[in-house]
Parts: sequence; C-alpha cells; structure tokens
Amino acid sequence: MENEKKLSTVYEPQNVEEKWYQVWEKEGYFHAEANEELRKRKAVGEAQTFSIVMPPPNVTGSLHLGHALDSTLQDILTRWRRMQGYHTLWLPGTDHAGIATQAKVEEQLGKEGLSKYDLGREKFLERVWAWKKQYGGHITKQLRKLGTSCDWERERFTLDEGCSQAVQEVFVRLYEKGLIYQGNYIINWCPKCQTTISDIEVEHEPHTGKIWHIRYPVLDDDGATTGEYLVVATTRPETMLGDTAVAVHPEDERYQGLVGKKLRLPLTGRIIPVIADDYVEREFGTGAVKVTPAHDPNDFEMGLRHNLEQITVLNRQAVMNEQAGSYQGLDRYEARKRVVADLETQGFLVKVEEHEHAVGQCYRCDTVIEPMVSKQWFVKMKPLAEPAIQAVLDGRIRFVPERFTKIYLNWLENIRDWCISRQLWWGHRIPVWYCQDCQEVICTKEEPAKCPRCGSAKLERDTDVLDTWFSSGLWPFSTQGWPEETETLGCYYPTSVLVTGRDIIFFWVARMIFMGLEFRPEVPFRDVFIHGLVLDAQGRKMSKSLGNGIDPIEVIEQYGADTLRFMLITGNTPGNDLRFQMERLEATRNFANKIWNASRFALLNLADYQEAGQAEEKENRENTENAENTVEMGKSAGAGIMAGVEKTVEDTAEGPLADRWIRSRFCRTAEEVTRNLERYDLGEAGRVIYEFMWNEFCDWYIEMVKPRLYGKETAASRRTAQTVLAATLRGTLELLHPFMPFITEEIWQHLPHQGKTVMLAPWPQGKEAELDEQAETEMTVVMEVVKALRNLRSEMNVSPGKKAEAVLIAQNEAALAALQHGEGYLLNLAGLSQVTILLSASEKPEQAVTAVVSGVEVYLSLKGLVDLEKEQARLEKEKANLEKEIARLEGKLQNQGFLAKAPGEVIEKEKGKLADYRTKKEAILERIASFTE
RNA sequence: GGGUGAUUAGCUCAGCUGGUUAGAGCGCAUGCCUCACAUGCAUGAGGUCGGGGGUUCGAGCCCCUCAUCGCCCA
Repeated sequence: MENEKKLSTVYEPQNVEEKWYQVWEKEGYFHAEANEELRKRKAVGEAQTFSIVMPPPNVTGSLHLGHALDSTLQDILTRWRRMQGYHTLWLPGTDHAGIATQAKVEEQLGKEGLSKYDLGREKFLERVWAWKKQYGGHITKQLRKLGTSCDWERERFTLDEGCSQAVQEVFVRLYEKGLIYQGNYIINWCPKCQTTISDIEVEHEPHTGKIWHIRYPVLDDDGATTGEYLVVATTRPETMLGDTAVAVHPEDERYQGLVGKKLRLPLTGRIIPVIADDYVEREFGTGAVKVTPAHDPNDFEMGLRHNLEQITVLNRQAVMNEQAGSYQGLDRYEARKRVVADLETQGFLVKVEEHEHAVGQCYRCDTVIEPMVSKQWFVKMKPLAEPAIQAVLDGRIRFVPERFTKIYLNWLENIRDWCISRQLWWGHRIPVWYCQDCQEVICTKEEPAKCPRCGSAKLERDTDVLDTWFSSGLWPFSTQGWPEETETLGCYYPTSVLVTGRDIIFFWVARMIFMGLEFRPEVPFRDVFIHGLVLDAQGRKMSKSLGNGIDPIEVIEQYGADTLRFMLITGNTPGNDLRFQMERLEATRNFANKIWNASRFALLNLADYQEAGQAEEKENRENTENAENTVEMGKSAGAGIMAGVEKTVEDTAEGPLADRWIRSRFCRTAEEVTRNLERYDLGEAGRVIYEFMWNEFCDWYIEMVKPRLYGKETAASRRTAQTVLAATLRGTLELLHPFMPFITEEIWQHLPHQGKTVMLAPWPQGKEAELDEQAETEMTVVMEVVKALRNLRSEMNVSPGKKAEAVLIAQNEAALAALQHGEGYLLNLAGLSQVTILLSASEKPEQAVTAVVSGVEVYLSLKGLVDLEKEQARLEKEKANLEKEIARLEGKLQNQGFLAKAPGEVIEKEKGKLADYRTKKEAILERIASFTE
C-alpha cells in the first residue's frame, strides 16, 4: 500500500510519451496542408505559414545529442507557431551520406570476405539499398521518441526519385551555364576512402613531425656542378621525387644570384630551375622551398604561374609509382624513410629538426590526405558566391546569433572552386556521357541514345557520383517537389528558418543559400538559427574514440523526452556550446515531477468542478479514455466549464488578491515567453516558464489557495479558486507545451479545456485586462512579510509546528491595505496563530523579534524566548548593512554629475530607495533603543 | 598568423538597449515525512564579476591591453 502510494507521486514518462506520440501522428496533427486556397490566402495575408526543413541526418546513423538539440529547437519553434495559428510544415528526411554509408556496407562485405569489386556496381548498390531499407528507419524512429512534430507524410530522402530529379536538373543547368566544369586540378585524395574530398572535408590537425634540410646542387650554365648548394626545408622529403623547381622569394637577398639558375635534384638527377615567387615565406625554414606541383596545392598554383611540369609520383593508394624510380612500390612513409636515408648517405642531408605543423586529414577516417592532380568535376564558385554574400549583406537572410554572419561571409569571400565528383558508387551519378568514338562530352538529364555530334551509340557514362552536399544543398526546394511548381512550394517556400549546428555552416548552409538563389527567385530561408555543440561534462567533444558519447535514447528511457529536451535548451544561451551534465538532467526531471504533482493537486481539488457543460465533457473523455497512466487523475473536469472559466477570471478583477496576482503574473509570463521565442532565445523562454511554474504558481499560489480549496471559506471563494487554479495551470501547460510536449498533453487533457489536443490550443496571450499592477505590488509586500517572519522563526529556532503571534506595523496606507488584503495568507504561510495589523502604532510589542521590509515593521512575538543579546546583535548587523547602503546612495545623490546627467526616473528611483532604507533604519534604531532603555 | 567565443558563488550557467544591495540550478549548512510533491518544503552561508588601464555622473555590461582555455580559418 505504502509502496503504491509512493509510486503515484512520481511522474513516469514512459507510457505517457509513447501513447501521445501515436495519437498525434495518427490524428494527423503534424501534417501540413498545401493547396491553392492556402497559397492564395497566404498571398493576401489571410493565412500565415511557418516552415522548416530538417537538416537530414545520415540515413543509417543513430541519433546523437546534437540531433536531439537541433530537433528540439525546431520542434519548439514549430509547435509554438502551430499553436499561434500558423500553417506549419516541418519537413523531415534523411541524407544518403555517400562515403559514410558506402563505407559501412563495404565493411559488412569485408566480413564476408568480399569487396565491392567482387559484386560490381549494380549488385553493390542493391546491397546498399537493402542496407538502407534495414537501417534507414532507425533514426526517424528515434526522432519520434523525442517528440518531433514533423510531417512524416512528407518525409524525403536525398536519393529518392524526386530529389534525384532535382539533382540532375541542377547539374545540367549549371553545366550549360558554364558553372560546372571538368578539369585537371589539384584535389584532396583520401587513400583510405579512395575518393576525392572537398577542401572543407579536410581537417587540419597539428602534428609534431620533422623538417628536413636538404641541399640541392647548383649547376652552372653548362650543366656542371658549381660546388654551391641551395638548401631547402621540407616536411615531406619523399615528394622531392616529383619536384620540378625550387622557389625563393623575389626580394630575398640571400638568393638573388640564384634565380634562373639550374639545380640538380638529388636522387633522381633531374635538372630543375630556381624560380622567384612571392608566395615563399622568407622566414620559414631556409627561405627556399622545393616545388612539387603534383602533390601540394600551393606548389600547384606556383606551377601554373611558372609553367612547371607536374610529375605525379604517388598512386591512389599513396604508394610511389613508376615516376619514383627505385622507390616505386613503397608506401609514402616507407619511401620517406628510404629517401632520407639515401640523402644522408649521399651527403645531401644537412639537418633534421622537430617541427610542429598542420596535417590535412580526411574528416571521415582521419587518414592523411594526399593532394594530387586529377581530372575532376568542379563548381565555379565566384558567380554563385556573390549573390549568396549579397543576400546576407542586405538582410534577406539573417544569422542568429548575428556573429555567425562574419564566419559565413569570410568563407564565401575566400571561396575556391568546389570539387564535386566522388569516386564512389553510392550517390547521384554524374549525368555525363562520353562518346567513345569522337570523345564528345554529353551532359543531359535523360540517358542519350547516341552521340549528338557523330551519331555513335558507343556512349559511356561518367563513373563518378556527386558530393553528398551537392544534393543537400538543394534540400529546401528539392524536398518540396522542385523543379515542378508545386503547391507545397507555393505555400511553404521560402522556409521560415533553418536550424543547425555551427559546424555545418560551410558544408550546408552556404550551399543551400547559393543553390537556392540560383534556382529560385528567393532565398531558401529567412533566418539561420545556429546552435552550439553538445559537449561532455568536462567540455570535450563527444566522440567514438573517446567513448564519452551519451545516447539520447537511453536518456529518454531513463528520464523521459520532455526532460531531455528541456535540459538541452535551458542549459545555455543561443550559439554557445552546452555541457551535458547528469546533475542538470536530474534537476529537470525534478521539474517534470513538480509539474506532475502540482497538477495532481489541482485535479484532486477540481474533482467536483465539472458540472457545467456535460456534453463537451463527454466528448473530451472520449479523447482521453486511453489515458491509463493517470487513473488517479481520472476524475478530471470537462471542457464545458471553459465558458464559465473565462467569465469568472474576468470577474476576479475585484476578487481575492492571490487570484488577481497569479493571473497578472501569468499574463506577464506569457508575454515574456513569447518575446523570447520571437528572438530565438528558447532557453530564456524555458527558464521563464520554469520560474513561474515553480516559484510563483507552486510555492506561492497553490499554498495561498489551499484553505479556500479545502472549503475553509465560502463556496463562491472555493469555486473562484478552482477556476483560477485550473485556468492558470492550463495556460502554463500551454506555454510549456512546445518545450515539454508529452507531460503537458497528458495533464492538459484532464483539465478543463476546449479542443482535442494541447498541440492545437491557442497560444496564451497576456490579456491586458488581467494585468493588475496593484495586486502585484500588494502581493510583493505580503510575500516579503512572510519571508521576514519565516526568517525570524528560523533564526529564533521556533519549531515549524509552533504557531506564533505577529504584529505588523504598516508605515503607509498602501502597505496597510496590502496587509489587510493578505491577512489570511500571512496567517497560513508564516504559521501564525494571530496577526495584528496596525498603522504606525505608538505602542510596540515588548517580547518580540523584529525585521523591517519595505513599508512594514515586522514583529514576531516570542514570549520569554527572546534572547536580547542575540536579537540586538542581529539588529546591529542589519543596521550596519543599511547604513552602508544609505551612505552609498547619499553619495550618489549628492553627486552633481549624477543629478545633472542621469535620467529623471533613475534619480527618482534612487531617491525612493534611499527613503526606504532610511525608514527601515529608523525602525531598527528605535528597536535597538527600546532594548537599552 | 587571422578571426571568433568563453573567463561571474565549490560546479554548470543566466544577467536583454550601461543605473538591482549581482541571480538560478546543483552542491553545502540548519530545521521539517506541513493532508500535490523528500525527484519535496522552509531558512541560510557562499562572489574584490580573469588582470591592468580607459570612457562615463555611473561599468559585470562599452573601449584598449594582457593572460588562460576553446573553436573556426590559413
């Protein structure tokens, strides 16, 4: 029995969450309508739409905390706007993730002792599709557990038919416009993944390596050695086999005489020139650099400037090739050792030093990238970047927080062409065919039957696929049916906001912007809302290798999705990283539990509160009859009372102080939450609700209305309390719903309400009529007095059960009124048997301890218990405190500069404070004096 | 090297356009199983707001500079 009772006081999210998600999805609450009528109504301003495309997670991946944060933010915005009456579309989907997915399937094949070449392209792709089918639903199921209210009916996949159409269309159009070209350039080659990767997929990690100083013999005009040497410094000696020059700075005096001279490359004996190029940093190494145009991006550029030969010495496995002479067949690191050893024995090695430098690695597998010259497809970036820069500069697209604008602009302003071909099989195959007879290059959406130039039918398609980000870049419109002019596009494009992590601005955000601007008349989204990363408790990135990752699904199972969501978004401010701390998770779980118990309290006291509106109540019950977890909440009120609630709430303008106060506070809270949501400060919005719910609603309001609910006052008073309690709790749950969708729905269903789901309840707005300045001021006085009394009790060790007597002396009429209105609360909340409220009494209590709050002298009678010395010490301390403040304020108010320059209201405020402190001090002094009499 | 963020209570973080006796949660101390909640209630202790300059009547907030940590770019 006792056990059972204990259980019921704890909120158990598991059943609740599962249950409600199914209802929501089944009822179609997530679905966004798109039709001509809506488009027209939107056009004339009769309807508003709100749309987000979800950053598509890797189709075969699992949810991590980054997704959880990202999705929670999007869900909050979507649910909030939906409640505000917007037509909302949150479009979900997944990404085919070229390299990642292919690698997983290859790994699987490897376990069977097979390689993709054993299967061939077609069979291999069948395997990948099968893999996708098997694991592809995993992450979307996980997203559902989180409560995401996205329109699953519109779920898309970057490799589905529609998206593929869009990709082909875009490729062909860019090709025809000359913005896609094929060429031999230096690219980043990953020897492990066996594909090119783009510049931003290369990560630069600092490494402690070595730098070798090598002497290259100088030749005279006849090709004979002069006995002179030019010493170069390099971190990659093995690439010297592909050197085609040595470069020095044109103004470097040390080497003035050498420019134009020839050198004999050690080991190979090749004759190479000394060139002058201002790329060379004079201070670095010896100021002379070997130039290997085929294996270094900077050398490549230099090579173009000086028309140098490109000699490729490494093959695609990063093994030395036939150009490497006797080093052929050696891995690049093995070759390095051999080259160095040979240089040393042949006397060309001058010295070796420790050297810290950045090494480019593959973002996926960490393998050191090999820059290589290779024939690849590129997107010409300058013409595309320009409008993308402009759109942000002129404010058509806005970054939130604003500081990310600069990061975006910097990148686009220094952009290089984008290598988009990948030597993979899993992806969008490049829509280009080569005529085997006349070498014609044919770029077209439909497979051509014959060569348009020579008529040959011997056509072969390009074997490469496109960078995954190429298709992701089209996501905002490819998912909405483009290139068709669909109703969805008409209703929901441009999208309202893009929500994503700051690590993905270049990869994705920038590309969507320039693609969107190129292919649609408008920007793809208005706002870009950037959030930080979720780090572990020590502030490190979560990673597989560190093993410090936390599985959001485990968290959800243990604490509930509501808790995870709320914890993730209230833990920091926009754009900043978040440390994931279990302690905070527990604190948030406690908040959920607090809501649960406050609601239990409310429902227990609303059991007889549903007589009116029987019919609607019945309907309402039908909606919630599967609410099994809440048997104890079962006797809930129906919706029919709503009409009565509205009316009664307004009537309370003259009603009990507590009611007027909480309604006023609720209105302000609603306003503040809305304001924060509008500026994307979701964390602050959440915190505001938390504070209202816990501190004001639970700690004060509920405590204040208990006597009324327990029938200690009139029936009318009880009924009003019920009305306000129900309406305020319901409203707070509505405010909280976007943040904690499950628990709010569960409870909302049991409270008096209208409609079928809190998801579609109107967003609470602060009603002007319910704002009540006076009630707030009076309640502040009451609360301060209660706190003062509690403090006195605590300091004087008055046991909690013991009732005490208090005398309160108001120092002005307003305070007097407040105390009179709040008398009942004072008795209850401060544990008093009796309270005497006076206006400036001549006689003050004898056996009592004292405190002074704004406008009120507080006396707690303690017959025979007052330790005079202790009490005096306490008062002296308070006096000192006040004197310090008074001195500070006096100084301030005597400062002519302050009086002359500060705004009037600030001066008034300071004067008010000073007067208040002086009155307090007055009272304290009087009290102290009374002891010494 | 360039850019950027952080630095506020023991810990994790708030502090919006400069004016509060600088806040919260956790932790800590003390007292409470008060008929919604001990995942709770009440009370309290704890901060020279990283250092140094400056602007201002007034700086946690603005400017300069230095330091430490982190991220991005080269």
